[in-house]
Amino acid sequence: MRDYYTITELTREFGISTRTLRFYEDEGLIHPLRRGRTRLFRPSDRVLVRQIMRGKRLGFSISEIRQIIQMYKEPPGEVGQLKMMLARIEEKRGDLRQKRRDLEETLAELDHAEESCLERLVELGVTT
Amino acid sequence: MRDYYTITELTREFGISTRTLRFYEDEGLIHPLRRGRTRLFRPSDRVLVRQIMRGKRLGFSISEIRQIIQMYKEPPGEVGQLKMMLARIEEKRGDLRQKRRDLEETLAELDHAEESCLERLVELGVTT
DNA sequence: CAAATAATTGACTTTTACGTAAACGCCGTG
DNA sequence: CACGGCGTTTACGTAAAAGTCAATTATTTG
Repeated sequence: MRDYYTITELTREFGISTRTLRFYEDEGLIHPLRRGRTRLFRPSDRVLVRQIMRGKRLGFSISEIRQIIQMYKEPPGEVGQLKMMLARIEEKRGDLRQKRRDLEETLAELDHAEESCLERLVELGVTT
Repeated sequence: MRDYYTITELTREFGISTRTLRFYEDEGLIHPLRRGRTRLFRPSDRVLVRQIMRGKRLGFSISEIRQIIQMYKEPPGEVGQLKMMLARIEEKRGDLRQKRRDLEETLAELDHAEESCLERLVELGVTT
């Protein structure tokens, strides 16, 4: 496990630009270390970027991703806070379950569309 | 099954604005009938809107949703077109499978975060 | 029939998530 | 040492996906 990654290493790994990574830092999603002015990304930062990319692929906004990331952090020390966090976790889980339903339905419809295409090919006498 | 829905009925049902529905029409995602200038949404339009909302929740862009919607339509008559459509279906399926992996991982992490919170509550002596 | 209600179009604005460009710092190499 | 390559900041620009507002036109209803 590497100590630090440079910004360009991460841009290559995740297929994003330096601008994007700096933007995520501005948004408070990541907090890489500094040596002088240059950023040093720790493995933990890299994990965060991975989580950000996952969130993006799922269509979450930056602020939603921020919320989700905060849930992975050390749980807070106060009871009220903890209960709030549990509620928000449950909420996000609801979002994800909805997405899963959407996903399964869309997949099913794609299957159906594919079948129609295959049937049509058979009608046309194409040997698949 | 109703013959037609008004635009406001659909806005209420899907929690979107009239502007949004007109926008989708401008984008060529739906094609409601007209009586004079007022739009008449058929059940099939309603189904389309439902598919659009699903796509949106999954983070697909309008043009991706347009592509997906086109796959549900009557398959084209020409062999080349059919094969292209099959390829695009397979591609979208790939996207969806990636989303599903992302989703399961995020759900797992939320489970983990929840457990941490619950443990912390127990430490604090809170009877859940 | 007048007033309220609902719908339309068109123009302009906003928000999100970056892209792009300018101008500069630091560092190793030929 | 100057040059290329990588990195930085600051500032402005932009595309997508609507939201907002104004002016206008039906439609319904008391």
